[in-house]
This record gives sequence, C-alpha cells and structure tokens, in this order.
Amino acid sequence: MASQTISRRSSALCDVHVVHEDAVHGALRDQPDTESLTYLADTFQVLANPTRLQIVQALAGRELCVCDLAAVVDSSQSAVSHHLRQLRQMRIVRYRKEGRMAYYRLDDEHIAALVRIGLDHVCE
Amino acid sequence: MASQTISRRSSALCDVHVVHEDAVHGALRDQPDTESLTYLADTFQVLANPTRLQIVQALAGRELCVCDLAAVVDSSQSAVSHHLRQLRQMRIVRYRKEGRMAYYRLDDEHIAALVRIGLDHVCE
DNA sequence: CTCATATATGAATACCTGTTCATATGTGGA
DNA sequence: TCCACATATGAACAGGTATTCATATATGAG
Repeated sequence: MASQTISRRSSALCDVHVVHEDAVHGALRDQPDTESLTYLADTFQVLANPTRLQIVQALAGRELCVCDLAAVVDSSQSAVSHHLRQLRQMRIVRYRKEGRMAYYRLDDEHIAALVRIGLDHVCE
Repeated sequence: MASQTISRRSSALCDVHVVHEDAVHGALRDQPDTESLTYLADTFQVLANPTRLQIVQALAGRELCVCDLAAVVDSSQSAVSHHLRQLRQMRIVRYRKEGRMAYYRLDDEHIAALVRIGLDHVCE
C-alpha cells in the first residue's frame, strides 16, 4: 500500500495563474483532509484489479474459503492469498477461521455498493 | 489504460481443490463478464490517486478550468492535464471548450456517489 | 501576421504492482 | 509423532504508472 501522498507545496496559488478565484476557493473548502484522500486512493487501488474484483463479486453473495476463491477466479492459491491480504489491509474483506480453513466475506455493505455503482457507470 | 485482463485458463476447477462446490458454482454464475470487470478495474485505477481524487472532489460542486484545477490541487499544468486525460478516457469527467479555456465537470452522478461511498467506508 | 496564453501530449526516468516460486505456519488425522 | 492439507508470506522479475521537461496545438489580442 503506497499511494503517493499529496505534496502541498508552499507555492500553492502562485506558479499557476488562477482564473476564477471564487471557484478555486470553493473547491479548496470542499476538499476532504489529505489523510482520507490518500486512504481512499489506496482503497480504489486495491479494487483496481480484475482478479480482486472477481473475488469481491464472488464474496458479494456468500462466504468462501481460499481454495474455493482460487477456483472461482482461476488463479493459484498463492496469488489469491496475496490478493486477500491487500483486500484485508484495506478492510474490504474480513474472515473467520474454522479449523484450518479461512472463510472470507465482504467487510461491509459499502463495498458491494461501490462495485454495483461502478458497474452501473461502466454499463451506462 | 492497461489493466491486465483475466486469464481464464482451461484448467479452471482442476489445479486447486474445490471444497464447496455449490458455493463455487453460485459465485461463478454471479460473475459479470470479463470485459465489464476489466473496464471497472481501469476505472478504479484512475480513481486510485490522491491528486485525481482531489480533482474529482473539486469538480463535484462546480465546473473548473485547467489552470484553476492546477491551483486547487497544487500541481503543474502539465501534470493536471495528464490526469484529466485519464479521467476523460474513463468517462469520469467531461469538458466543454470556451475560447481557449476548457471547463471540466464530472461526467455523471455515479462518480460523485463512488467518492462519497468510498469516503463513508474510509471514515467508518 | 505575430505574440501571449490555455491546454495537450510524447518521451524518459524513478517508482510501484502482480505473479510465481519456494517455503513457512498452523491444524487435524492416523 | 508424523504427514497431509489450507493458508500465508518473502523475494524476485516483468511490466505498468506519475511526474517532469520539452514542445505542439489552438485561440484571441493587437
């Protein structure tokens, strides 16, 4: 996870010519804090991979263990495990252990919503 | 734009041991087509950058020209222009020309929704 | 026409990512 | 205890990405 953070140079409104000052200040007022934006960028980064999207979509309707997921997305166990780690780190999925199996599910409803709206956009 | 496409090896349910066959087939049935997933991954990829998220957030409430955007996100005109191209290519923003200015806005409401839900997830 | 301004873009470089391979951890069964 | 299985992870290589610099295009003013 290494989204480049936003470098707020002190030269802010200087090295470029501002045309619409009001709009610029309005936009600056509406900006979320840097930390949230960076974290959100990392979240989108983890979603920005077809295999991980397949995993998320598979988990949208049910709980699955790692080797079932590997079968669904047709990748190696290792690759899926690496993907799951990233998804875990961004709290996109969580899991419970049962014996030696790990059952994964989506972390919350935001995730399914993101993918649904994203697909709406894509298919419009 | 170059998300790796999903390689559907013919060995699908073979090289890994399937534990819960029903769940696996249910998940396979729910998968969107490869093309949509790849396109969606590319869309998230473009959103997976703090500076581009700043741009999107700035455009959520108003129309802005390129040099105003450069001031808001505190980057060079060139960097912003490159970012805008990617955002355009994924239909995240669109623009109108007025003289030598280009005024950018979000392409549709899905985009603002994605960022809003994403921030909800991040801040939960 | 000529110049200044607003924006776009190609190339190059430094950095980040995905997969594989090898191996580690941890659990249950014999 | 010893082995098989389910999962996790570090290292490494191939390929992709962000920014900068230089420059191109295109519009309006004079």
